[in-house]
Amino acid sequence: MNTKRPHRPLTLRDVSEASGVSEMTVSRVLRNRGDVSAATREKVLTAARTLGYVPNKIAGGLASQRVNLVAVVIPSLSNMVFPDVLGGISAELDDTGLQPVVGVTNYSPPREDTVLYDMLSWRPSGVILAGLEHSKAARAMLDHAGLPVVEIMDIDGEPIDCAVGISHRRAGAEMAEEILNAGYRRIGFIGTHMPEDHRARKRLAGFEERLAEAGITLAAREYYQGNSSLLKGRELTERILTREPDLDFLYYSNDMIGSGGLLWCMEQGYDIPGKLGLAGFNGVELLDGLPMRLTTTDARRIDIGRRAARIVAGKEPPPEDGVIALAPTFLSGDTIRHR
Amino acid sequence: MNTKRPHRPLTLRDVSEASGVSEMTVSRVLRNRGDVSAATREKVLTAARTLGYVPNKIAGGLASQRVNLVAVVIPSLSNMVFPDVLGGISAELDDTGLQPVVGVTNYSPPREDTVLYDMLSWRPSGVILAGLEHSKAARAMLDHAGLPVVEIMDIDGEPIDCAVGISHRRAGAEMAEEILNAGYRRIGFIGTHMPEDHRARKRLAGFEERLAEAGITLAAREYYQGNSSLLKGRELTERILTREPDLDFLYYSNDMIGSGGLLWCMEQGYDIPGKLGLAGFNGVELLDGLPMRLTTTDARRIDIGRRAARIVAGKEPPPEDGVIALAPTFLSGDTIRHR
DNA sequence: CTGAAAGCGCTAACAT
DNA sequence: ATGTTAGCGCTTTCAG
Repeated sequence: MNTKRPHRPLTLRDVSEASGVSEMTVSRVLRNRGDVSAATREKVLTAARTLGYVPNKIAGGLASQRVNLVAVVIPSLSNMVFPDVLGGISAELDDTGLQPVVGVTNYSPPREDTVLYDMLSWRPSGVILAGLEHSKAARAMLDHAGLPVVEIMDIDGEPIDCAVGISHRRAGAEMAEEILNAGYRRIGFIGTHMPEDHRARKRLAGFEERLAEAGITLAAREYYQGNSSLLKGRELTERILTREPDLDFLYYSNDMIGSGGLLWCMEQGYDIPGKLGLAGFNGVELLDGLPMRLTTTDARRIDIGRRAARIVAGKEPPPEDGVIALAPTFLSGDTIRHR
Repeated sequence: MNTKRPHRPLTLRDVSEASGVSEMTVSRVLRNRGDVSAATREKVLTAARTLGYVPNKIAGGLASQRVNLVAVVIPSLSNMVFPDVLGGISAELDDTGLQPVVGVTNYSPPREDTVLYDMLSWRPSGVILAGLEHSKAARAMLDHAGLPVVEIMDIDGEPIDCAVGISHRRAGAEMAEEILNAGYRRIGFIGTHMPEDHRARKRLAGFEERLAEAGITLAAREYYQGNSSLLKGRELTERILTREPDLDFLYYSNDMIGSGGLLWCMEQGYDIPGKLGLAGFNGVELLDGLPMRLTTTDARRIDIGRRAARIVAGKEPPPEDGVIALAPTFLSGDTIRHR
């Protein structure tokens, strides 16, 4: 493969020689820097184009000590939630000359360390990373890197530099509040068994706290391993309702399993939201097309991406106290009683 | 922000001074290259760790003329299909020291050119990009780059270097075959209106060709703009069936709108697959959790990602004729009659 | 096994 | 408006 295309990568010097203009001026033209006469500009551009020159950012970055990359470190891509965050980030970065580069940790702290290390070794202009919980090593790296760090999604904790997100405790508490107000009392929880999913943990903590204030404890809980899928939602819903048939509400740790549960319950003929209420978390687009609208909380994913990107890009000053708190938004849907 | 953390990024020289070992030897230790005595090795490693040194790959890449990056250029992330491809790629790249870097084109050729240009300017070790249709400029860039190029997803066309994918014409034709064999005759098609989605176009072409061989033409078609979602699937299904109530099969250009259509039809009480059959394309995980299993074609996304990565990584020689053709796999599901 | 010298391709800073 | 010089931080190459 590729043996018939033995082209040596072109350099500035090649363009310089082809156009009869000094390397420095060629460089200026290619970066739109400094004043260059229209005539030489044309010569250079033509030469570059006909040769098919592509600048070498490795060399450029080393010389200028600046790299137009923003490292984005997230736990997962299959989650349906991170593409939205990324969307917000790219949209906001689009006119800044900065480029997002994505690293995925799979919710593994050692993997996060590796990914961070690798990304920092490219000397990016900034870092956006999910969550507030990081290894000592990771914090050390970020401290030494001397670049803007924005932690996203979560604000319940101490940011390294600054954080943009929602309070998951609050999201959980507010959902509990709504459920209690609607009159449900025998409440079950279905969530992933991931010690490293701190946001899910905090949501549940906030949820249970609010229940406790009303003198209520979770009547049942069910955990699963691996990816969230409709199928998992079905299976766990069946399991929890078989075990505890008199539950009147199920709180799911995300919309995907919540949707699976909703579909299963509808097939079984449960009276929703009359006898059984359901709620998820995230506010994903999928919910728009289901037979009933699952009650959920909008996690403000796109806004989070945008604000984080704005800060890294310097479009917006970092917050005084280091925290931008967005409000999780309750979406009542059809699967909770309206009073 | 960040004013309290003014650390200058550390260099090899810092580690060298801290450990009393020459820069060259430090470099050897940090890269596990050449023989270094266990003693000096320890000294260096300790120094590097306590300082919190992170190597500068910009400088390293410039000096060594090698960069352990693989550029991956895909049309979309929200498509639910590309995360799978990426999964295959990362899995296979994991033990090679190569890192995928993703660029997204949004199905826009000019945008593809820009993304490619930007990625090539980092001088990656290889390029994996979706599709066989590229601008003249893009082809020129790739020719001059002098690195392995693997075009993925599609094999109906002329690869620049080599291609890994399925024949979408064949996938469409095979689905047509199954539908005809099952006895359906009044067939409608619902797809996205995207001139740049060449694979969807080829699938439909293969589909219609096979129908034509049986003397049948599409009885109706409906196109939509924008993202595929359950909701769009519902709306378009309602529209096409209102317009042409006597259709007995709907072929969707992907599983997401197919699923939306399926849910809508079930709610309306259509006799599926008796009076109305449905099929999508891709074979996404979502289908596992729906009330009925949508008939579809497995597009072999993960395999495609793996094979492409293997070639770029040099784990597998590029195919003689430049093409690795995987077989699209028919998944019969519940929404087509079994004979 | 370790070190010294040269230079990767580009740009900052200073000429002119 | 354009050119010259030096060097970014690392690795290659060659000597010990």
